[in-house]
Amino acid sequence: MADRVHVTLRDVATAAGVSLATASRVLNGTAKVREDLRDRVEAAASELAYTPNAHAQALARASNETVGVICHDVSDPYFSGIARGVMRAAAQRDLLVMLASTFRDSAREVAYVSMLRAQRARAILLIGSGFEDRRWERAMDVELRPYLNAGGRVAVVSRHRSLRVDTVLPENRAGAAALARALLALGHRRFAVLSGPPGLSTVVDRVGGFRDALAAAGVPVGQVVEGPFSREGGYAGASALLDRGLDATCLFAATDVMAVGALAALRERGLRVPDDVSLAGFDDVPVVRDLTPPLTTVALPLEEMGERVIALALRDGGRGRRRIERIAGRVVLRASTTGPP
Amino acid sequence: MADRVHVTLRDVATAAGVSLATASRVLNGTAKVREDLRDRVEAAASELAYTPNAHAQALARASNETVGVICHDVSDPYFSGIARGVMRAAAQRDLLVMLASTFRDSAREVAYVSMLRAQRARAILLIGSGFEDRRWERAMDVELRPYLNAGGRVAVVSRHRSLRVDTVLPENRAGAAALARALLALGHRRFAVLSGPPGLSTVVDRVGGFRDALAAAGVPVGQVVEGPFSREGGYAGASALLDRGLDATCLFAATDVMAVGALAALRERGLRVPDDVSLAGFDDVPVVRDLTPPLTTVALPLEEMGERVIALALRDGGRGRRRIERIAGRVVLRASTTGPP
DNA sequence: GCGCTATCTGAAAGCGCTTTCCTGCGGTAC
DNA sequence: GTACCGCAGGAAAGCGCTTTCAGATAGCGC
Repeated sequence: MADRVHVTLRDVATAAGVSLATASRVLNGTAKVREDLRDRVEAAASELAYTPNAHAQALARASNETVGVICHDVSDPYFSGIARGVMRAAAQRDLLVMLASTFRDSAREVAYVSMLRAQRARAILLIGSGFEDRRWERAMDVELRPYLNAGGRVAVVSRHRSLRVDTVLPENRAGAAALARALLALGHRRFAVLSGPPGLSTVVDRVGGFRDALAAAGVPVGQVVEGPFSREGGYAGASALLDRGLDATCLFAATDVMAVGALAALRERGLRVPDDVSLAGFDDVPVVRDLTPPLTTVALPLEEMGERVIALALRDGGRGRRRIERIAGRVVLRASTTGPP
Repeated sequence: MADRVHVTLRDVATAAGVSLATASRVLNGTAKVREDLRDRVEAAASELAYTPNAHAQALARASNETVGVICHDVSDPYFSGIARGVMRAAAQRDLLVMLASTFRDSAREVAYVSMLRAQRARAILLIGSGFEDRRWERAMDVELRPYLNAGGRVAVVSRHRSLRVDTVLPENRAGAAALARALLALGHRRFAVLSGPPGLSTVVDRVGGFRDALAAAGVPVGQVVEGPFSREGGYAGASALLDRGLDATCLFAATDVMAVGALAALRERGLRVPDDVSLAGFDDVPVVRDLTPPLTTVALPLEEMGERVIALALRDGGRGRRRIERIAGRVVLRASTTGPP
């Protein structure tokens, strides 16, 4: 076996005693080929362990079988849940997924889009919030526009503003409002909110929806602290609240991951959940039902969202107006919430 | 702007009034080019929003800047922790990561290796246990051997047997033994074990190490149940144990994820951890410190393992003997374990 | 047996790039 | 002024494949 060198279609054709064209036709099934030739080609291919060079194919066919996915952090359960759905759907379509983590660095996100563009990925999917950065927005536009013009597909999930592309969007506002109403129904009247990075549409909608529902009931939203969408963010936010004196019977965290951090902070300070204070999150990432107490939250079908976003990107008609698919959230009351003390 | 068509290097060269070769040289910095020409090329490239076709480059250069990663499930925190490390390291090297999930289907794993081979990925990284399947092993060998012969790099992490390639390997045996000794020191003498799928090296080593350490202290390992490496597996295993009457003061689950399921089952049956029974896991995935009680476990540096495996694959000298990098685990005693009741 | 058509096969062009080879230029030494 | 050298830039080959186009072969009706 030749070392350091790949078997090419030419090798297969030679071994089978046919032309390159015939070998290609056999292996792709693109045209009828006499049976004995076909057999010889197939035998030679498997004998030589031939694998077509995907780059050569992509070049010749001017298309390829990959999609790119960009998220902030694969090990955040919100993203990995969605990514799982994307991968499942991609597998069904025989697409290869290139997954990149930005680690919340906007420059890196732009760089990845550029790389995926270079790869001529069939579609580029962006998972999770964008950046509040004018420069980023321009840079992104510079990358995305030519890609779209060249027939590339772009879709985003759980990201709303700034990029005018097809979108899968959780109904954050309605979900948060429904959660607020459920919490009001439990009797709470004094709330505190652990909000995410200001300006992100997810934050604006969740906190806004929560606030609106309270307002509709004549209840003012109380203390609000902002912090990153992470366990540490939730921990720090809850700690800050506690430091300045928590004046609420119920705490709403904008994401489950933040709620996990908040729970830890609460517990460290000796507050019992839900006896002293109720706690609710948003997303229903898998871990929250294993917390003690299990977390009340707004459940989002993460995997389905992933499947939807890739389907949306690949579906025809992309050059028309922007399509938005809305995903409803479902309030799940668990033991982390109860009536006020 | 031309629609449906990509800007090529030829377009840039024409716009700049230079030859293809010169444009290539400027954009790659591979040779000295007169300053005014260089400026013109750069201006034209950015004017046209040119992005090189990675496939054409890969073809012409006979190499490319991607690595493939195959794991069982991105949304399992063990894998996503490792994947995070891989991505961080890949980003530093300007490599694009193609990540595939097998969903524990061995045929799909083989298919992915084939696709990554077709992509001429610089390296293929396999995360997590292999399959106990003779057919799979042969199929894998058929794919991997030509890839290696052609200069491809393959490395695995947390997988030991059957594939004789470079490996990053947690010291499962030693870690489990150390954990067992710590548990013995707490006073436990009756243990039950939640084991994983039989035959997997990870299982063999963890359960074996645990058992050996007990044996060294003259303590027999008690009940053992097997199940898949998942929350459901842990839940079912613990339930089975409870059904047949749990005869142990301490339960050891082969992975943290299983321990999470076990904890839920235990609690559902009214058993308190650690008062009625102590519980320990393995891996130290992020969530376990947020459980109540926080889980005693053997901590593995997941992200570092990811960084190590990609470094190992890309490091030269791969054609020599198989290299194995061992990763030590560290026993972390948390509140889920205490002395026997 | 001849001419025509319907199939199948092979030659060759071309996808977009890199890289080798070669030409032409300016500069230096004599 | 001539011969030589070094260097920058262009022409062209080639990476491995797909696909068009044309040629060859077989099959059919007369």
